Amino acid sequence: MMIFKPSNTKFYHLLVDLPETDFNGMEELLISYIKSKISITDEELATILSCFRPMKVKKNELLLTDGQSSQRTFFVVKGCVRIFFINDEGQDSTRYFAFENQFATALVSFITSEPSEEFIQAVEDSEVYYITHKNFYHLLEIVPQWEKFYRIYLEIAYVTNTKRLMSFLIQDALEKYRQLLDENPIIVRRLSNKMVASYLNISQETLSRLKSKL
Amino acid sequence: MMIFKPSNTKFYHLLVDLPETDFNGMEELLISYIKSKISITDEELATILSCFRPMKVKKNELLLTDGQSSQRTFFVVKGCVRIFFINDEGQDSTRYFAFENQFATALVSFITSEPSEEFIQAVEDSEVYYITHKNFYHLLEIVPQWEKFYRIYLEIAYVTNTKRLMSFLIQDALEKYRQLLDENPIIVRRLSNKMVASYLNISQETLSRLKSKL
DNA sequence: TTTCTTTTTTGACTCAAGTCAATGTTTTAG
DNA sequence: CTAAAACATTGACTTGAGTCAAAAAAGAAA
Repeated sequence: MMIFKPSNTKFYHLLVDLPETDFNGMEELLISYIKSKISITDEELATILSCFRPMKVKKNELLLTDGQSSQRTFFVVKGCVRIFFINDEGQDSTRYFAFENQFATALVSFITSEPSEEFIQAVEDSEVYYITHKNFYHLLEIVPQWEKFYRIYLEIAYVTNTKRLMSFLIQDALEKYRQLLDENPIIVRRLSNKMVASYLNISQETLSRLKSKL
Repeated sequence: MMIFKPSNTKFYHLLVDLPETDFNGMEELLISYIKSKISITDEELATILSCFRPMKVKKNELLLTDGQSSQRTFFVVKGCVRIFFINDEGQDSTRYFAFENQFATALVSFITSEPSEEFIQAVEDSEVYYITHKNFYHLLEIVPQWEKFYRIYLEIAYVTNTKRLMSFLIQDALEKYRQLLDENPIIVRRLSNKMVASYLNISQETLSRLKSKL
């Protein structure tokens, strides 16, 4: 078994060199997220953390544009990012919003290494951690529990997406909106109508009419 | 490396007791499928195979009905099974067809252990192998490579479903049909109009009209 | 504050695809 | 082989949600 003594240089470095960046507690959020999914030793945790880098993004900034292959997975510490794609007529559909304490990846491209049809964009000024595709897959090889972490991540992503698929197949606009209010009200409370419409895959006008009906 | 000679008793048993059941080559198909995804030792393979059981199903027979929790994963050796669900008006939407050499699972329920909203049904007289949920998760613990096998399975399932989700969001009926002809013509060639319509989530009448246009 | 931009709302009109219904056609079971 | 059931096609009509357009409201910038 490999012996790995983590140096915490990186984190102190951050605190010293980037004092204006309030990343205090950032690692803690990521650490507790990881620990909630798998049990790992301190050295494994250190190996994992050493692969993540902090990053700040302004509202509307793109973290991934289409055509690029998805090379990073993001963990949102503050703010919100969305994963979306654009159809032939130029309208966008949002597949997923990641708020604080959630991961966001253009998973299809991340998995297949093909150019992404999806974009990732900050919906608010945000603070995220990212890990590169290369490091992510490297971790799969050197940290056995990371395979399990990724498996659990995939399970959650699969369930989320499949439920979403089913919702689109059997619900009309009003039903989708009601379910969103019921299951994910933060999206309605915190984001613009435009974002909500994009998430429900209906026009803004239709959403506006739905709201006046309730 | 340990030498492990798996007993073929189970399989010979089948051949002797169920001579009318032509399961020849069944194991081979499953074995080569597994080997195409992961590299494993003979003893690990034997452990895995010992968890699978063969089974025959007649056309239209249900392998899983809704409300049950999904307790089995199926591997199709011959025939075809579909995974579908039913909306409030009683219409069904097919999420996936598994033909020969493919796995079929009501994955959401399999993952969450909640009652399934999905049904699994034989579309043709079929021969399948199945593994129970319990054995499947047991394998995750005792065969390290099985974790990888499952991860790869999840990756493929995720990509398939997400592409399908995107297709429903941006394509109209004609585009969906054309893409199906292009990417999955076996579904059109081999299955009834009704099944195809259910897969595209359009009415049979609409499908019929589309066909006369091409 | 005031201006400028972006978002939201509302109305009038359109259209893709659904429903209902009638008629053929194929499959299945006895 | 025949009857019954299931499936496929076609026509007439309906409808949920989109588009276009214009006005009102809300945010952002200066």
